[in-house]
Amino acid sequence: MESKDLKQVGLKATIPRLKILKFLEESDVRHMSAEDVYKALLESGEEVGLATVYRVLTQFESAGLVARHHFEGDHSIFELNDSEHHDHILCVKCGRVDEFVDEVIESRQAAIAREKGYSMDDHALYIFGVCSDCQQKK
Amino acid sequence: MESKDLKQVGLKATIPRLKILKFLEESDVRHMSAEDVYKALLESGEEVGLATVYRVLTQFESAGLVARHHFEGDHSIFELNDSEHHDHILCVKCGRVDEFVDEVIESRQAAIAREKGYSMDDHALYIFGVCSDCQQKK
DNA sequence: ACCTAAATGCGAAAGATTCTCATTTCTATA
DNA sequence: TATAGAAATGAGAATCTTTCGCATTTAGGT
Repeated sequence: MESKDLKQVGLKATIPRLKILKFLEESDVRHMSAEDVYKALLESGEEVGLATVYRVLTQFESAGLVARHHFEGDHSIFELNDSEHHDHILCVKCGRVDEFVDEVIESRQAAIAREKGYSMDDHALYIFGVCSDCQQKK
Repeated sequence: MESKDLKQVGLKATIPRLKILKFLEESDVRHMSAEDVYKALLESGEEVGLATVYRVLTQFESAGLVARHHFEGDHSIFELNDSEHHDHILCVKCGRVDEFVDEVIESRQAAIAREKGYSMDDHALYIFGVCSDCQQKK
């Protein structure tokens, strides 16, 4: 699985962009805020301005390299777009995030959009609950 | 359809809370930001501080009187909880919001939570698209 | 190597929301 | 029904996330 080529998606291959992309690809945490990315880069000695992190993540989103989520509150969460589409189930206690795909839900969504006269662009489905670990800690 | 009783949900019946609840019940717009509520009250001569609007809406959410949504961006959207659960389909052009309920999706969600070992608290499903009106204006 | 457009970094600014705290208002109770 | 005490409000300051402006630097084609 080699790195995506920035030029292929219409972005100049600048140092900050390469650092951010590399970090997203190598991180084992899949879901991160812009601040998370900024801090993680800082800690690994790779300085990139916070404004640049925001700009680059937004550009990556437009280019289809990352997906932006609005899980709960105020801020955006980014995820590398390296697999097929999926939805999320989140633990409200520990913040754990799991992914899933359900063809039944996918096709029902398309049907609903059709019924309502909408052309469907996208969708967001988040299930909130308590994961098995946190249920036990109860 | 008489007003919900604030005391029944453990909230003192203060003037600002009554004004906000009444406004939510009588408005024909169902989905509003805190700022929207604040401004609408101002315009109808009912002054309530913005901080109070935020506080009260949050309390109403905790009490189950309103639902909070994170449709797209940064800010919360509130909706009076006067009907049964439903999900939303939004027009990305004009901001129109329609509601729907789909039993198939509901039960698949519950099944997925079960499969993943989660106890399900809640879920959010937003379909984004272009409504029929906006498709024509194209 | 050089030129130009594009990208970066920094701090300022903006938008949404929360906090602080002095003042006011409920409500239970005397 | 007056009143004390707890809770709520209002106004502005503060916070948090994100964007903007602009001077400086860099990528990449010639």
